[in-house]
Amino acid sequence: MDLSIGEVAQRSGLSVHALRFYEREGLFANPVRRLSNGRRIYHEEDLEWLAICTKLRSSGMSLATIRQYIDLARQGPGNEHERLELLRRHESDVEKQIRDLQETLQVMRYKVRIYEEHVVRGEADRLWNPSRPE
Amino acid sequence: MDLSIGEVAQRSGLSVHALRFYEREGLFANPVRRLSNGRRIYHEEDLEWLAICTKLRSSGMSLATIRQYIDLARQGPGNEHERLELLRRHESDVEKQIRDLQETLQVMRYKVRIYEEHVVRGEADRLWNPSRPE
DNA sequence: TGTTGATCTAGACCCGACTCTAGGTTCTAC
DNA sequence: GTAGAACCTAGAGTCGGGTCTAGATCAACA
Repeated sequence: MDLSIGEVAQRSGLSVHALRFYEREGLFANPVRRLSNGRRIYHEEDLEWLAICTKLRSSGMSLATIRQYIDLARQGPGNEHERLELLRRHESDVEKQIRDLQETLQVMRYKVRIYEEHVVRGEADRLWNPSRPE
Repeated sequence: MDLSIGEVAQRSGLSVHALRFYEREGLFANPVRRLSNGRRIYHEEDLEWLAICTKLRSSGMSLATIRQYIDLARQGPGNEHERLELLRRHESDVEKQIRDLQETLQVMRYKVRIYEEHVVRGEADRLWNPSRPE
């Protein structure tokens, strides 16, 4: 039932270094407990939380903001509004990222199409060269 | 017709520091020319390129990869395939980012909905608290 | 019993992408 | 002719997010 740091590293995809670092930074919901010999023990919930954490990180939430969230959750009931607000802010943040990426994608596809046409016509030199913009 | 570094900074949204840094890093398609007094002069094309550059950056392309692209373009005709490949790689990279973000969004919306239901029912303490996962 | 491997701590180091500083020159306006 | 803004170079500093090292302890197996 108990998991060692090595097992958690394997299953979460984070390095053992990163797990210790996250702990120092206060990113664990439950303070990580120790065996009598000083070794850390983790549980399934920690893995679940790390999975969410990783999603938040990879969607651009900073460790500082994750810590804010954790701090709110640790304080217990009474700040649900703040927690929701924080999540909603990130939600709209992610929506904006998606819109921006989609726009970039449009531009890139357009450029690539032009490139391809040039290549086909053997006008290779004029391929999207920043000094000779289309 | 000529633009000073300050004007380019204003219009590109990059700092003058960043512009000099980009130049050192070889990120300009055309080597930046100088006035006799040593001051840099830029042109509209540079702004166009910087706009694209900024899009590439903000969609996660590293400066190193942008430099690769520039290097290919500088070498002139003969490497169109490589240029296209580089662009296509980034294209699929961006597509993956979008998919990942969309997935994160799904998860977040689900969590937020659960939160909201709990708040409505006054069961505040159980709001997405990592130690009591839903 | 002794070596290998996992863990521990504290703290140094790294990387990308800037950002800023110091010290100097040049341009513009009054 | 002088103040102040804009520019120059070289190089140091910053920040986020880890990563790595040294030196010690501990566990497991042959």
